Amino acid sequence: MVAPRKPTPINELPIFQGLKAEQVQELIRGGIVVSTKHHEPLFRAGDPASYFLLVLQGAYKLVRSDQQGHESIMCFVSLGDTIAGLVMSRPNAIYPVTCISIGQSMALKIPRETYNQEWLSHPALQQHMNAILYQRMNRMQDERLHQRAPLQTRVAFLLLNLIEKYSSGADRVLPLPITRQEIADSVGSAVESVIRLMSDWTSAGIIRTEDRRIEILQLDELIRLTNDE
Amino acid sequence: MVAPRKPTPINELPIFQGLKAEQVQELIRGGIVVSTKHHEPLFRAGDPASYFLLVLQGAYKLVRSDQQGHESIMCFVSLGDTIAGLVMSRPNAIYPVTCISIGQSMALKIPRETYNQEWLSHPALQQHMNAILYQRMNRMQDERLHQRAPLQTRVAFLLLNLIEKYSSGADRVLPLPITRQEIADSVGSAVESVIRLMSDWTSAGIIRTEDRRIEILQLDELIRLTNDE
DNA sequence: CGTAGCCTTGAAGGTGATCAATGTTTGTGG
DNA sequence: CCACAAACATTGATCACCTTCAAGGCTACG
Repeated sequence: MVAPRKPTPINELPIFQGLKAEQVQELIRGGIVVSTKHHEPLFRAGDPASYFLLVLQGAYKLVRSDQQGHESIMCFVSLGDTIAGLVMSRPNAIYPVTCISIGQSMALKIPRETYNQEWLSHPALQQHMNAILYQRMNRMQDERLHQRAPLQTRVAFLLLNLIEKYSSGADRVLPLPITRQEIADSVGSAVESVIRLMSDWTSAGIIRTEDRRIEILQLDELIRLTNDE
Repeated sequence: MVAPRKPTPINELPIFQGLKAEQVQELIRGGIVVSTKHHEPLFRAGDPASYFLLVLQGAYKLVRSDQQGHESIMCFVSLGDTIAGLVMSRPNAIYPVTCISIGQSMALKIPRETYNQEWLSHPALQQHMNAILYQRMNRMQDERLHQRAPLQTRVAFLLLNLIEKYSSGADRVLPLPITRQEIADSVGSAVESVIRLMSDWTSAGIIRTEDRRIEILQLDELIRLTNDE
């Protein structure tokens, strides 16, 4: 396993840009830092939503599963992302999804009361949260738009999205280790189909995978697949 | 065509429950009531998002289309629903979807500035908007969960959702006239498939359709299809 | 009365699901 | 340190569901 990097200081997260240390202290009042192992759930769908969360290190996946046990991945979250903002202000808040750690990760649990009292009344934060929501909604709609497209289009789109979200420089390695199963769960297909597709891509020299790190070799080719007929 | 009913007075919309007439006046300052004919767009994806909208009568569909001209219906909205709340607070706001009238409809266009100044600072409204967002996000996730399910499951789920959303009493007629094409665009399939499915359901006595009004005869049967293997 | 929108039906064909079996790597406990 | 279990990757064969294409009918409306 890769040695975990040092956690980013909380004050330096983009969401707290331009705030003073004392203000940040107020915003995370009562907060607890938790560390989770690979596959460990941070919370489960149905649990009382007592905490708003901020990812400090690593990544998580937000999933739902149906009666047959198939998992659908709704969203990946990573450094600086927020979780469960929408559900906080609801009476009898219940998490609608299960949140599972990908690799060794860390998150800051902020009590619901702190969030409701401090965050909602803060215009800049409110706007920031709004922007995050807008982007997530947008992404879900984009994926919905591709629902009828062939599998390759959907997978290409997913990979491009994951890269773009954390494109620090021209980095062409996916920012988080991801299994074929998780890709399948994300685009709504079977593992075997994803494996066959990615094997083809590998032999065509479009991607390269090492363990669970996926590297894009021919970005333009993936983009072409996205716009495909 | 059915004769349009009288529009509900704006003050009586659920979203304004408990507010005084003067307060409501403030909230809709600069608002314009517009009437749209069947198929007429209220705004298009890409237009500058200058207005927040409130549906006063009839219904609209929010759609996106891909390169090949396939339309995906993201959401149906009806009496009392709000449109474009999330995009208002963004700099250079652009509508991400196209909004098309279903039948003769009416909406109240509220200037972006009014929304940003009045609505966001009002705790009760903020909470109400939050709830709407949460529900929509939830619904999108539910549909995502059913993505792998057979067509019949997805259509059954859609119909049940549409009924439930406006279940005034035990009404089993869909609250809005909807074509097979629109059902297909909603669940991400081809018209022909939807038609074949619904023909089967009709001969099985599960549903009945007259023009574009769909009536559910055997609700339990639809529910069973939703939970289907 | 012709066009446009909607519904219907049939035939053909493909994409991807499913099932089954096997290999590989990782992690864990004796 | 080895053995075993668990998670992940792979490959092949089969086939159902749904898409696509083509053609035609129905109704509403200008």
